Amino acid sequence: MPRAEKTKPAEAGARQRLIEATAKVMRDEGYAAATSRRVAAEAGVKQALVYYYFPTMDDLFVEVLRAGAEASLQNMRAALTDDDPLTTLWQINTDLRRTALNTEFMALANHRKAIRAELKAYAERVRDIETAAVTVALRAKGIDLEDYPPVAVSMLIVQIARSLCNENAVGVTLGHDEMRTFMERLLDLWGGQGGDRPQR
Amino acid sequence: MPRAEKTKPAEAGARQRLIEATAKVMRDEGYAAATSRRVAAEAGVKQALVYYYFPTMDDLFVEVLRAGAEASLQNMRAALTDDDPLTTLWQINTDLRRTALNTEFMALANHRKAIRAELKAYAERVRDIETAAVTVALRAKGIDLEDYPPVAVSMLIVQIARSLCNENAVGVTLGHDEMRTFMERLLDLWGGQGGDRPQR
DNA sequence: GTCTATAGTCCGATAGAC
DNA sequence: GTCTATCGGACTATAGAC
Repeated sequence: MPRAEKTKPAEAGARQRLIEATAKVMRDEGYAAATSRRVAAEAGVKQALVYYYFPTMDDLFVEVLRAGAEASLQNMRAALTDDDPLTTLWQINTDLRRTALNTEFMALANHRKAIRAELKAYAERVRDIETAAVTVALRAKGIDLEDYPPVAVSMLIVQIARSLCNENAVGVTLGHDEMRTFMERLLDLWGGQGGDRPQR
Repeated sequence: MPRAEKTKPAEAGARQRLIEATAKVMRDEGYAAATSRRVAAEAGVKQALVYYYFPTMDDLFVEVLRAGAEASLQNMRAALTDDDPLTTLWQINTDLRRTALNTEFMALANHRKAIRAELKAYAERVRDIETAAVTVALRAKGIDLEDYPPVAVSMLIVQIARSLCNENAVGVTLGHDEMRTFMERLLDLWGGQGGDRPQR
């Protein structure tokens, strides 16, 4: 088994480099551009080597998804113990690199069974962790969990953050300032450090 | 000029049939599947005819986007005069056919300049109309427009509705019931028929 | 306006040398 | 483990007959 798991992509194993190269191409040019030739060139290997490590291109895509999923889950678990999990949740989903890749996988999953199954499993695990973190935050703030179901609050935060990123990527920014300000107020109201004076 | 603008796709002109066929293929199989051969077959014509009507495939995509945009704008203008515009806004963006196509165009726009420009222009026109409708509704309800900027409220409604559809399409439904209930409450609070008792 | 035919490119995937 | 070489197919777009 090769040592040095934590090296830079340049000197990592070919398999790892292929996964990272595929993620990069998907982010920059869309999943349709992530062909075996294109990702091999990006990783500095020849096209046929892709099929030594991955039976089909879909298998490679699934591995890219898994790698990103594991990284995301690590981040989320850290957010759970944070002192302001709601803001952390917002910030994580404001990362363009992450959201761009997520969008590509949503599009891919719409039409590829194997990827759909993997994405579903991952999305639900992430949502469970997010919901747990939000539950703690709302409870600390004395907010009625019946009125504000943690799973709904966490979905709202995540999806609005992502949609701002997605729109930004295509140059749409109308209303974004107002939306960000509005969300900052909500994040503070629902999860700020203050005690239990939730509604004003 | 040919008569009978309002006929069914089957007997409409080839150009119109190609536009509708392309929309269908994009919805069902993703933009990557919308090749000249595929859409021509769907429209019942030969592949080369696509290039008689559209210089490139991107030009065809832009026409599909325009057609959908005009239809959407019509719907939105109707929502403006509705007695519950917020719920109407929610319902329009809960239509799977519309949101699926929208998602494909967002993905396309991420990597195709011509489509990005067209999508941006359309998205901002739609948002203006939505914001106008929401402004009227919030004002009628006596809600402070400083605390609840109409553009933010309309973005929130639209984006959450769409994200439920998008997740549904890939089989993710965890938390959806809670989210829908939560949004129903918000829609009623912000735009229900009741007078001006906004916060409880 | 619609067709056939084709040029030229790129694709996924496999066979087999080293 | 990485390579060269190649098959068969699909793609965009064009040329030109009818």
